[in-house]
Amino acid sequence: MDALTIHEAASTTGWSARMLRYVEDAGLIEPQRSAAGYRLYGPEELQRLRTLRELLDSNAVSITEVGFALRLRRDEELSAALAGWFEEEPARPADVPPADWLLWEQDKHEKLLAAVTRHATELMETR
Amino acid sequence: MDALTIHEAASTTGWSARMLRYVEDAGLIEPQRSAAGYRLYGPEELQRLRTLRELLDSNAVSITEVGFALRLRRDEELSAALAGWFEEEPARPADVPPADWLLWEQDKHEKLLAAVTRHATELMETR
DNA sequence: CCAACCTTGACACGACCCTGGTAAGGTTTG
DNA sequence: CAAACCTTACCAGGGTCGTGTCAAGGTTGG
Repeated sequence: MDALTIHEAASTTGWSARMLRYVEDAGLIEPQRSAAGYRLYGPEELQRLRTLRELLDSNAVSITEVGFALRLRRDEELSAALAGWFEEEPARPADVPPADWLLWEQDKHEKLLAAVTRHATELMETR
Repeated sequence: MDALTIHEAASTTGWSARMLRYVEDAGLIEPQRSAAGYRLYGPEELQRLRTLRELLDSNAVSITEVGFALRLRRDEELSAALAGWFEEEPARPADVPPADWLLWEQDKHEKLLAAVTRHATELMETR
């Protein structure tokens, strides 16, 4: 048997058993289970636990934040919605008079749409 | 003066003045300031406040999480570290393979394109 | 000049996050 | 079978989030 139980995995990686369960709850590292339901950490998981610790420490990021990043990778709709919102940042030129703001907005959206269409077409053609 | 002060902006967007300051603290919407330091919300910021509310409501995401997503977009190093960890690379601190970086960039750009496309489509549909 | 704004800073408070601990019960192994 | 594990489920206590409110002071417009 080359897989460790939770306390063994904890002591060789510097985590606590409690935190290993927490990390699993966050969806970050989900070890195999034995027939009786015991968590079994293989070399792969141990390595991942160590690199996770390194990731957290050296990037000032939390377990929940890594969990959110994971959600972002899996939920394409969510990341698209976020990217869309961020891209809305218009950087409107200062010389557009207030009366024309709405007009300018519409123009911007039409240009964006045209650009996207063109870009998407190019992307399809290159495949 | 064609820009609204914080309470005016709050009442026309449904936020509270307190939350407008909170949103600003999160780095999400930073209005211009008058000479005396008063926040000035133009039509652009008002629109962004409305779409932010929509984003939060329809995607079950929090202000802090949007703030983290913003950090992700601005801190390429952090995004790369996270992507590397998710892809189960060795992710040695000194060892950042250029090939994978490129792959990650490509993936990012495709996601961005998809996001913008979706956003533009929504804009068309709401007219 | 005064009322009605605005600013930052702080306290409050319920809800949730992070982490440790404990209890009740199943599993493994000497 | 008994010691030493494991499981889930819960409580606890300090920290952060989201939000309101208040205080002390600057700005603005009639």
